[in-house]
Amino acid sequence: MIKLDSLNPVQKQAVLNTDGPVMILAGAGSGKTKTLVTRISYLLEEKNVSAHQLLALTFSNKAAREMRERIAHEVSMDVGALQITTFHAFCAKLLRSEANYLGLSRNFTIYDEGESKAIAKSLLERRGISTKEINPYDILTYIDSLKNNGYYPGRVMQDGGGAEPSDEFFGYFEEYESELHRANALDFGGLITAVIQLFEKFPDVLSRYQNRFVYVLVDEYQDTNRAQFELIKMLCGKRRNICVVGDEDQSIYSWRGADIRNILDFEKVWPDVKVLKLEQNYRSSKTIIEAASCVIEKNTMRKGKHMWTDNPEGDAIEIVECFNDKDEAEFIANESAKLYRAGVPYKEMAVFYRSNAQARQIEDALRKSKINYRVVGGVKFYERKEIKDMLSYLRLIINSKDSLALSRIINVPARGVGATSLRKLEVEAVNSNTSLWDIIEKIVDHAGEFAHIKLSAKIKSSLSEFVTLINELRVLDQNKVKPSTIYEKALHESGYYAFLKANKDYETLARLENLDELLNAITQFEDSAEVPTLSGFLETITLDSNTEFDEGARAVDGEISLMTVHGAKGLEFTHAFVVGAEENVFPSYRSVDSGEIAMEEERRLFYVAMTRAMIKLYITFAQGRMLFGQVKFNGPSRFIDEIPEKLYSWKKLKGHQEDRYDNSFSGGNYDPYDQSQESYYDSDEVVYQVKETAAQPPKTYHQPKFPKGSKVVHSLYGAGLVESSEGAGAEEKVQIKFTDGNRKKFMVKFAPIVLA
DNA sequence: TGACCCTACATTTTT
DNA sequence: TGTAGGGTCA
Repeated sequence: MIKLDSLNPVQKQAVLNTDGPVMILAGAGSGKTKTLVTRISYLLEEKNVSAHQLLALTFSNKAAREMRERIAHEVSMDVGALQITTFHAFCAKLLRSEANYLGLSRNFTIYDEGESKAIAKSLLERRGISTKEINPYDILTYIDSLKNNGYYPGRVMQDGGGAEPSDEFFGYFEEYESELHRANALDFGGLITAVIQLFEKFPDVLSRYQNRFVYVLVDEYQDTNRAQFELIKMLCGKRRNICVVGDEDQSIYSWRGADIRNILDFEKVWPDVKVLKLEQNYRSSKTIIEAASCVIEKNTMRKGKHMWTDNPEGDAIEIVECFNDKDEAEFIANESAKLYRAGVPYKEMAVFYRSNAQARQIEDALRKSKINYRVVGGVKFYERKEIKDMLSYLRLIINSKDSLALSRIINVPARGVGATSLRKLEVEAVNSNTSLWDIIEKIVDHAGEFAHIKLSAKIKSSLSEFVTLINELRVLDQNKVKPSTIYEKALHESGYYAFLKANKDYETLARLENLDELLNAITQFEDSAEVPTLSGFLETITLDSNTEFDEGARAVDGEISLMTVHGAKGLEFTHAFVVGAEENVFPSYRSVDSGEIAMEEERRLFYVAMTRAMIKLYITFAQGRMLFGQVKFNGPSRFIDEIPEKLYSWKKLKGHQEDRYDNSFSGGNYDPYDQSQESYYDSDEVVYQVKETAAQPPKTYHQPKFPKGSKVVHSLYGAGLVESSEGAGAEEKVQIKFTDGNRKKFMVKFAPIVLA
């Protein structure tokens, strides 16, 4: 039996209205996931819908995983057959089974943004245009917007959004598409449009899927683009059991193609839709909810919800005016240490900023105060050079037409095939309309035909070795040899490992470690996947880079979280700091002068930031901030003005006496500080003692997890002894001597080590 | 081919 | 101010 008692009346409706179109507008913290999970569980258990007939689409793998886990917890049956997946993974899977309809082969490669950019660059290069004349990014933006709108070459668009031959970059688009096709590859956007194309051209295929998926759910609906909307529309055209859940006030990805009209116009497409609003907030204090509502109400493009909560009134929001960005960072460090001493665990605190660059200053201050922190986001494991190199080897094994992968590794390690030779080969490939691989293979096999391509005997023999190696690896893959075995063979027999090892600097060491961790990732995949194939592994990491290596936004014990507001969506913390609440910072200067639409998105962002906080919200800003090498005096954010005065207290920090500015801002509606507001604090807190309140958390806290002498077990290398250790927290590195005598260095945050 | 210097540039990044 | 990417030189 599914328990509905713990749901409020609207949530219950959202669960029980299983048939026909339903749109759930779920405010921040309104129990959205709980409702969705209950709805799916209800369909499975009470309405006897088979798992196979259900489809739930999300944006992130994290959301998909969370939902699956929670459903598994809720129902008694096996949820293995449930399709709870991201849009992209869903499309990829569908396309692999229907690939032949579109002239793709099922082993197609998925290109990420970096690879798309590389293609755009090579197209420019081919035309002899420098990246200064045309920014490849502009071409990609054009291509991306077409795909976001659901356009594929030749498609007749109902109401605009398609390509026109007169478009500046139309030629590039066509070439880009044919380049992808030649490489047997699709980009992220192409995964969606290819399915649209498939469904439009082959109605019988569409109808198969329409019949199969009786119930379809879409999470984070406000983030769907038009292409995704059309996909849903087609998929649900027959059964019409479509349930979307979203919040127009949390639409913060319009610049990625999210189309807020999908929410605002849902009723036009599904006139009989049942609209349900989840307006009760279970997360935040009354103060925070009221403040956030007052801000978001200034937006015009919304359906309008009225958030309320039964939670206590709570503390006033603390608005903190700092002298400069450095003081702001120090305040965060001091205040968080103070909260910690008062019993708030660091993992319950978070700092949200508008742009990544703001993190550095805060990191510095936290480090100085010896407070552990984690920055969510940043360089992805799979974007590191050595990882991309090895992945290119693996990709080439799976898809020989993947010329991008091939050109990346053909000379890594050096095989004498420099830029010039590669260019010659590429030209030949384009001219004979075949892939780079085919050309190289032909040259190796019967050089006679390609006498016009001048390559030294030495190059030819190393190319021949290369071809042999890849072909051998391919045979291993076809014979279902374990991916990890193939990887290790590729790593060593290609000479890549020796090539890296030749360097002895610290960076190289880190790279070798990363390669070890890649091996670790592959073995983990082998352990968890039902059918652990190499291509399966590659797909997983392209579509879900969020593996063990990057625990994403999950708060870690003892660490305060730092992230952009975008990264904060969907999370909650008891204590939150929204920093840099200044004009031109938050809202961003780019939005300040690009009109009301952009400003409304900034406001939604601010709203998202505010509604992450459960108990206490701090909003900080600096009088002066170093921006682009200059100190700027922007004045407090307009969004601060939109919060009713009675909900906040305003604290002005005394910075360093010697270099204070006069406290007035020119212009704006900024009111000189009301001293009475400061009375909220005890007098000794009004003047913040920046230096005296340096954090002193318990010492054990910063000790390395694996100090020298620890006996540990590594999941791959077995037992060992920590010989040396440096750093702590995310920076901790250890050298381990294993029982077999081998010594290895690891970054603790990556390595699968536990105390023995 | 790598190391270094210079200069241009500077939101957000679920897939 | 920080840095990534391009250009240049050894």
